[in-house]
Amino acid sequence: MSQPPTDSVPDRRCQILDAALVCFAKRGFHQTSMHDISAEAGISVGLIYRYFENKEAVISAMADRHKREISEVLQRAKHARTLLESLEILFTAHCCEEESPVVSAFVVDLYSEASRNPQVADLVRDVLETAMAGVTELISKAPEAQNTARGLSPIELAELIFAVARGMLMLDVLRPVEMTATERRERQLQVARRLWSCLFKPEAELAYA
Amino acid sequence: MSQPPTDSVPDRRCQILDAALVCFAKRGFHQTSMHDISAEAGISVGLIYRYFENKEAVISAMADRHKREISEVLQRAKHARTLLESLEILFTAHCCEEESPVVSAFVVDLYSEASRNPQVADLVRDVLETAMAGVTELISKAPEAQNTARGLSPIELAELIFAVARGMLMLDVLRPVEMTATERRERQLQVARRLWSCLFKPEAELAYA
DNA sequence: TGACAATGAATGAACGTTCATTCATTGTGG
DNA sequence: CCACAATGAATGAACGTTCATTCATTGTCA
Repeated sequence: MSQPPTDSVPDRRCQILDAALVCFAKRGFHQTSMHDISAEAGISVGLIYRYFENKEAVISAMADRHKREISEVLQRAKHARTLLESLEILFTAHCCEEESPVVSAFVVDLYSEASRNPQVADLVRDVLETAMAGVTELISKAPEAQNTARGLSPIELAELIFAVARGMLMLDVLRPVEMTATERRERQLQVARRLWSCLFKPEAELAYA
Repeated sequence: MSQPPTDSVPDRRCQILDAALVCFAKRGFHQTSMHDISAEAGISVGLIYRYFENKEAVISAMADRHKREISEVLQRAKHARTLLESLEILFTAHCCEEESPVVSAFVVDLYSEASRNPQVADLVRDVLETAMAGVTELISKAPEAQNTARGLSPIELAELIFAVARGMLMLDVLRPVEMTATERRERQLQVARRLWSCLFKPEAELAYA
């Protein structure tokens, strides 16, 4: 091949996936037609089939991309200076980067798909286990968690944290459309902080909180 | 048909909704055809249209039914003798009554549908607000929560509890099929108890937990 | 350099299938 | 016999996928 070589093919794939994310979030996997995606991407239907075997493959690729994005979030959380800051990053990952309700709706759909597509389920499980392991380690090493963890082990704490994060993400899809990304972010932060204070705040401070 | 005749109309509706729940949980709203539902119910396609205007109406009726089921769960939770028991009821509602992963998958799908169908979103919001109000009141009146609430208000505690419950429900759809309803129930209970001990256990006991 | 051959990205009409919905027909209890 | 429950073949729209075709770009040889 003799194009501006290295990024032309990946660009097309990426362009298609970008369009697919918008469509999937707006209409869901199975209500999105290949025509919807091609229109959103500004290309023809046929071209999608040059880069993806079929619609399933587009969904799988989206799930893969989600995996990569989650591990980036995890990296950022690992490099935060405090445990609270890590939690804040984990809880707001989905309402700052892109336009607002897109990501949440996509992730809820992904779980919904996972419940009946074993391949997607494996992938989501894998993402979750990696992220859980990362956060468990984060907690093990955090000085804040040493003497204030309410008698729970790091892994138990991580499980609670992820449950709350998933639950808040689910709530996010119910938010009225008027709510801005910033307002949403603020709500997520509130809950993250409350959870932090429940799990990690020194007991001495609890009475005045 | 050979049933008691007087309630034949409600029976048919109910029969159709029962079948729809099974299909929706197995395949999702939009991958379930009207033929799937009619086959599961053991009736003809056309008959569904005698009792429901269209497929959307079936989905709406399912959401309505979900609303009623949630308020029953809430009633049971209200009549529990301890706050911990209430939490246990709220957390295991979906893995005891019917065969296991059916309800969880349906609820995740319901949220997914809510993200793009304002009518469903309103209904789910309404369910959630009612339930939140109920649990908030529950906490306000519970003696356990009087001096041990980690500085959080009843409504803030309720929000955390519901986030965890939703998050665990989401996790439930990832469980491998081999896992039995009892095992699932046990996992949910563990988390409910951990959350309870974080939020409500007297601080004096925390060190030894 | 210029003429021509080869490439393969891109198109979109067409195909076979599936689906929600309709309705003419049949069965049934009173 | 009538009113109504129930059927399922028929309909047409929408879908995922295919493929013959176009055409800008690149490679080649005189």
